[in-house]
Amino acid sequence: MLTMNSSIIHENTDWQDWRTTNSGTTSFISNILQFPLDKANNSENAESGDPSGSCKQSKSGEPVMDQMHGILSTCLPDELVVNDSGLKKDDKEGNCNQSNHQQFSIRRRCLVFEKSPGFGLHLNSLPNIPKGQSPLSKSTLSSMNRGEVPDDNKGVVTENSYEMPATFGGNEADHNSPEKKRQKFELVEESVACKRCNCKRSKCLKLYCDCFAAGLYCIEPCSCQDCFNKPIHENVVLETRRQIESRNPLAFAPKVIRTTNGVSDSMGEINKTPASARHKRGCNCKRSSCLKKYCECFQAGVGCSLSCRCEGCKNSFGRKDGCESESDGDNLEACEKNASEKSSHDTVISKGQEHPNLSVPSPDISRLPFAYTGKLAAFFPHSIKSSPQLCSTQEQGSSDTSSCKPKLESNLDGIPENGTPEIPKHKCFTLVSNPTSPNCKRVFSTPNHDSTSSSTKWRSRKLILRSVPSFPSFSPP
DNA sequence: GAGTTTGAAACT
DNA sequence: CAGTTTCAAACTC
Repeated sequence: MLTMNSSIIHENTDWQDWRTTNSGTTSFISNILQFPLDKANNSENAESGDPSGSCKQSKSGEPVMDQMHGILSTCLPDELVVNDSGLKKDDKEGNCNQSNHQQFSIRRRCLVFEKSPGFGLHLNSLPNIPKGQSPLSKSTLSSMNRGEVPDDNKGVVTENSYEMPATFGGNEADHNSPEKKRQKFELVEESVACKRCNCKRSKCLKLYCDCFAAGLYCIEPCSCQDCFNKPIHENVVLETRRQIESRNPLAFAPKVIRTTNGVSDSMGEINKTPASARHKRGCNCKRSSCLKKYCECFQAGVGCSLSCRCEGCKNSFGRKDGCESESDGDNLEACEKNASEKSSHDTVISKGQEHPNLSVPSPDISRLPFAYTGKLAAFFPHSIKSSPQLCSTQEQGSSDTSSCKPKLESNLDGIPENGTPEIPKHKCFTLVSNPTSPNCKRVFSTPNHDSTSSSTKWRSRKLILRSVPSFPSFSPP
């Protein structure tokens, strides 16, 4: 099953109602997700680079993507509108172009975990991007580098997901200069790092592997050896995952959860860390004093809690004894050092998304576990919306990311630890295809949304970035 | 870059 | 559940 840790949901979304009235939500989405992948798998080997496959049609003669459209339109809650005009256009025109093909390639690389609980990797299991790295994935950049983001989509791209980092700011002339663009892309590409592992013995099929644990396929930048965590070993990956989850259904669950300020966490402790987040299982540090990244709590930028079994806890984000932080130099320094890398924390933070501040780049969607990164990706737009691109252009241009933070934080507030999203009823949201967006090629849109003027509208509308728990209803008591 | 340390994951 | 081993990331030099 897939999980959504954070999602941009239009203010008109009746998620909670849907959840409660659709017991089969999990399987539903799984099926939805599975569908196009299966189709894609059957019709093509995306990695083989056969572009024709991506345009194969179903028995009904309807393009796969159109079937997705139909499924979504009919199955999704309330008046979910799937505006897929852009894609349809491509399909209808038979544009089995690279862009289209990429969609399938992307999907092809995604892990597919069709069962719950614990299935489905988390969009919050995002790459752990070192500080200063670009939010854009390599694949994204590569696509963009090939000039696949036409100017007429800049507005959408910029507003919703794919805006170039602030470091690329510049005047219009510079921005439009191909050479400048190329340099920028190259610069970013160098700094881009998706989650990558260096596994040698685990075949990237154990939780030791960050990629696997984060629900991502290993990709080229990984330095792993004998890697089985690749689409071509999909069955192995799935089976391994099942085994792991059979042992621990929450093995792939987010490890860090954010709780609302002032609300007691599961241990009855008032959260005091800035992020009000806690590691679900807690750490077991003995020697690091929870002051180094060996400590999962510290790494996630959260304080230790009573569920931690650490010894000599000095976690600068909050000690398990309840102290907020140490004022002594070492801890303060460690805190500042770490805080500089993770300025804030999302509602749900899992391994692989340990830097959930707004400097956190979007994940490489092509590696996300969802079978479908097209339309459905918009359902789980954490990767898009909780990314720094959530900020406006102006905000991004500023070195002060705090300007973005309130937008995110405010939208995260009020999400109980149990993760039940509070989404107004009788609302809907619209998916608008953005065929030229480099990643999932979808942007979230408001109803009657005009993509050509998305910039303004996106800014004006307060999207609700809700953090949806990984396992809202499947976690054992 | 190699070696060491560390703690989570896996195993018994 | 506890102890041990394996593993890879974090860290140090």
